[in-house]
Amino acid sequence: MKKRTTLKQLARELDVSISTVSKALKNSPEISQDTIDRVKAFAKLLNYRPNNIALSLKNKKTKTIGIIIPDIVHHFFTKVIKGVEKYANSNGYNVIVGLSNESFSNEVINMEMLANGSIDGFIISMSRETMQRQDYQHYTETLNEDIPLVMFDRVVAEIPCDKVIVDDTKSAEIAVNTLINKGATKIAILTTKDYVSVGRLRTKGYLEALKNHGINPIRDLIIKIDDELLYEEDHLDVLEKQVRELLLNHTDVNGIFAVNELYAVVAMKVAKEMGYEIPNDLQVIGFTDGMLSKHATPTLSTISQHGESMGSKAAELLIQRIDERVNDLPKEPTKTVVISTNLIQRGSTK
Amino acid sequence: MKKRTTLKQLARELDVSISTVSKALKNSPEISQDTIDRVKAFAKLLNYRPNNIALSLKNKKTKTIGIIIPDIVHHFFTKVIKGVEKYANSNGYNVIVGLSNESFSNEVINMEMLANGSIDGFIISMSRETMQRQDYQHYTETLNEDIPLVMFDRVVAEIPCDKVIVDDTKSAEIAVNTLINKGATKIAILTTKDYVSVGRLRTKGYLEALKNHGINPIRDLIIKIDDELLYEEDHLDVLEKQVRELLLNHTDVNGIFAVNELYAVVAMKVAKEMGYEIPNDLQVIGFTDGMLSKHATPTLSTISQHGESMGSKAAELLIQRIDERVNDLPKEPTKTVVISTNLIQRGSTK
DNA sequence: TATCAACACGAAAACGTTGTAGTAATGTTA
DNA sequence: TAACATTACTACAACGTTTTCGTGTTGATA
Repeated sequence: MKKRTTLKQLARELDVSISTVSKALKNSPEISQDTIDRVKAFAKLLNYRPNNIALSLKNKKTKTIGIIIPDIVHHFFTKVIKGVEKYANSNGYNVIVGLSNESFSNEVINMEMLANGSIDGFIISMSRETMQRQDYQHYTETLNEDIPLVMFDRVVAEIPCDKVIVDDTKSAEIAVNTLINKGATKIAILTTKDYVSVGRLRTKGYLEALKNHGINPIRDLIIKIDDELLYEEDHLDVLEKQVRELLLNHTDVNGIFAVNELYAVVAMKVAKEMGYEIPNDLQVIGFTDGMLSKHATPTLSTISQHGESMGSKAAELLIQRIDERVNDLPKEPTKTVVISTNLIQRGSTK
Repeated sequence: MKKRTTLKQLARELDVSISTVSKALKNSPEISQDTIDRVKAFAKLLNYRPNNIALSLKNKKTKTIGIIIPDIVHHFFTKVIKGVEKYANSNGYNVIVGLSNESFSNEVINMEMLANGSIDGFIISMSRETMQRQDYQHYTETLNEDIPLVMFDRVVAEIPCDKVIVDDTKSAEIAVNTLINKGATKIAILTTKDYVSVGRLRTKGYLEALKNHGINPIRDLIIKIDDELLYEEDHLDVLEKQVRELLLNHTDVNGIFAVNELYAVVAMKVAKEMGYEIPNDLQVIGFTDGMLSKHATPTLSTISQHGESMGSKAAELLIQRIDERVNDLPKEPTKTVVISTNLIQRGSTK
């Protein structure tokens, strides 16, 4: 194996000590200009570059942050990564990505793989299975080991760390309010099982909007989809069937709020097949502003979560914590940053 | 800063040497069972885990691979990452992601950030700007430093490394053949400027299919889109306008082949607005099987690139090279693996 | 009882850096 | 000219491991 140029090699060939080489490369005043020039020239010649690993070991920091997400084939998470990367890179950090694939054990394994010194801190959105099991031991252990941790989107109160979220409840309420204001009188919601925090919160917003308008919620109109296989083919059939049944049993539904864009798009598809005209007969609002929303027919009105901002913010919070830690600053209380959403109105609403 | 448990601490508290602790944890036969048990128990108590950075330094390998892609908000790349991650993880490797954002300098910076010992090898898809400038110095430098490199999708012949691609030309030819067999007689192509290798190759396939069927290509029907701002809002307006003009000037176009799914979906949208019925008046085939293809109306027939397979394969090749390098095995000649595509027929073709 | 394994452990080097604490060889001052 | 600064370097420890090469005790053998 070809070996990279090291200080030792430079030192040997230049017939000076390692320290001299190190200092010369850093323009130390201890070293004569002559030597500095010689060393630098030779270093350039041999294409010397300091070994990051050695530095990490010495400095006890890796300048790397780990982000662990449930699924990368997902526009929202992808946006978040982009935001994290951008902020991290411009602060000299690298980003290492772990995929939990919505599985508890994968999440644990990934965290363990990285928590052995490979990274200075974590940014995490919890896997579905973890939410279901409510087993947060690996999180608390990480925190106990004093490794900073920032959660985003799918968070739980039990874990005492910085968090970046959107106001799911409020956003959902705004979406449903909009539907009502635009004339929808009977509004269904396509949501997830309650253990998915964001689904639960958005459902809450839906219910609040109804209540504020004196509309009684109808159990049949609240469809909680088991999203085990979200974004998998076979899962969609189930979803389609449920929407079809809904529209069959309640032909006067004229508004649908979906907690993600895929549900919304599928709902529109089924409705169109059944002869509904969107937005005239039926108005639809989704959540998450991704590719699908922009290019569906009709284009989908949706709540934009600003994933990239969430990512940057999470990175910012994390790097602050890392600094706090390495500089032994007093620990600030954990904070939860709420990124504001906004409703993007497109073709699926009047 | 709270310090992690180290061998030294364990040694001190157990009143044995560091070596003994190290060996005990590895069940060395040199150490008595008694001591092994004591050490292990205490290590577990203090939650000891070996410091990966120290290991990396010692072993001269990081068990980390870097993947650099032009854009993460892109279904295809996302699939590739997933494939890389899967293969890498199950072989004990971590994945660190760099985003070039289609920019040359970002690509260079990212590679330099990682090529200082942080990673054992690269998996890369070239940024658009790099293809345009044809400046491959950072690649050759990386190879000169003996850092293994595998390219995928957007590759160039000038760089002597392993590659993973699909047969763009052949796949495009198959797509266009299918269009012709299904009755399309006047087929347009929505492609990119020639410097994007995949665009150029797919255009070549289009032309070959036409030639094989005795159809003369018409310059007007070959639309090369400057994809500077692909997936950005303002870019799409330009695209829409171009498609509109095409269909206006050539009302008898009855087939469109697009080199990515977004172009295809936009084309369908414009066509529908102009009163075309898909697939009866106009058949469309895209490239890349992403979210859009599955959920467009009508659903889009498309060439599936199997991004995940490409990712796994790339990771496999890279890890082979890494092994070759660290074990000083003889260097095998570089190879180019062609992942087979297949045409997924959906609603946009008859 | 001197010799030699076997056993159980420790010392030290190495991976590539950085920074502190020396240390020679000059030049300057009283 | 003895005491002291300054200059320009070098030695060494440290970061946390692993591993090779000792080494001091045992107990068994001749």
